[in-house]
Amino acid sequence: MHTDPSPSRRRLFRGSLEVVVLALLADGRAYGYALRQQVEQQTGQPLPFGTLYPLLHRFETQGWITATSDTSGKRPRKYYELTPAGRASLRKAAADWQAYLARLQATVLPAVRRIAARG
Amino acid sequence: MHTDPSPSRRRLFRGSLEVVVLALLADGRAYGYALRQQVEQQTGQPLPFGTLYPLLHRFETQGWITATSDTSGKRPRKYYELTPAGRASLRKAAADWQAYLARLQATVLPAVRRIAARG
DNA sequence: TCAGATATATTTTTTTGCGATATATTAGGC
DNA sequence: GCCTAATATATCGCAAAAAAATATATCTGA
Repeated sequence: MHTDPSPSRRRLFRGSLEVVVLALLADGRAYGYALRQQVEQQTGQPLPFGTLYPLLHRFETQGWITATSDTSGKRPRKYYELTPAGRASLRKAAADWQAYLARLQATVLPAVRRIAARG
Repeated sequence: MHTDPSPSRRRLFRGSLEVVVLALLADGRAYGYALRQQVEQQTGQPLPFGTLYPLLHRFETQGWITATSDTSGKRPRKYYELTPAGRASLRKAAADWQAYLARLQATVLPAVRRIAARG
């Protein structure tokens, strides 16, 4: 499903992971396993649990999400949910992200156009 | 000049650094010290030499750039220049980058809009 | 009944980022 | 003529981060 990613793609992915996870949680609460699948689907990059769970725990420590165990279903699940502080962080992170990207477009796009002309 | 960046901004920066450096070299040859200043100016993020030089050496090993020592000037400099392979890499990296960003916009932007309405 | 998918972690290993450090030349202020 | 700040290139080693490996258990379908 996932072509083994180059180190640079991997870094690109890692650089956007926070924002992606927060954005997915803006849809409503979600549990780790499902979250992983969504991230992989939307980014096309593999997300190891050894990366996801520490990230979620860090978000929890920062007060951006809360975790609630749900054992009522067929299988025990731990739902993560954005707090108001988490929503604020998402807004801020996304704004930062947009601003940074806009800034880089100005460097990268002209350079690519410049070399596109010749071989 | 640079506000000490948060870990997430730092990761974002690292994820784009390869493309940024290649793009700057598309302007023509450049030496490390000047390159660093340009990157910092264009990204607003600090770029330690301990990060830049290993990166340049890796590009060299990969055959993306060539290094030429120039001692004719007032001060010895080592100029780095894109090879044809390096130009190809830049094209590819930039295309990848654009595609990945476009993909993420579809996840992140609606999420931000969704939470923007309420507090 | 047995394999594969679902589900949540932690532990250990590997990789990486970058702070600290080393070295030397030049420009400018006093 | 002396000292500081800036210019210039680089490496080393540690701390932090990422991911592979491992542990555990339940559920589903062939």
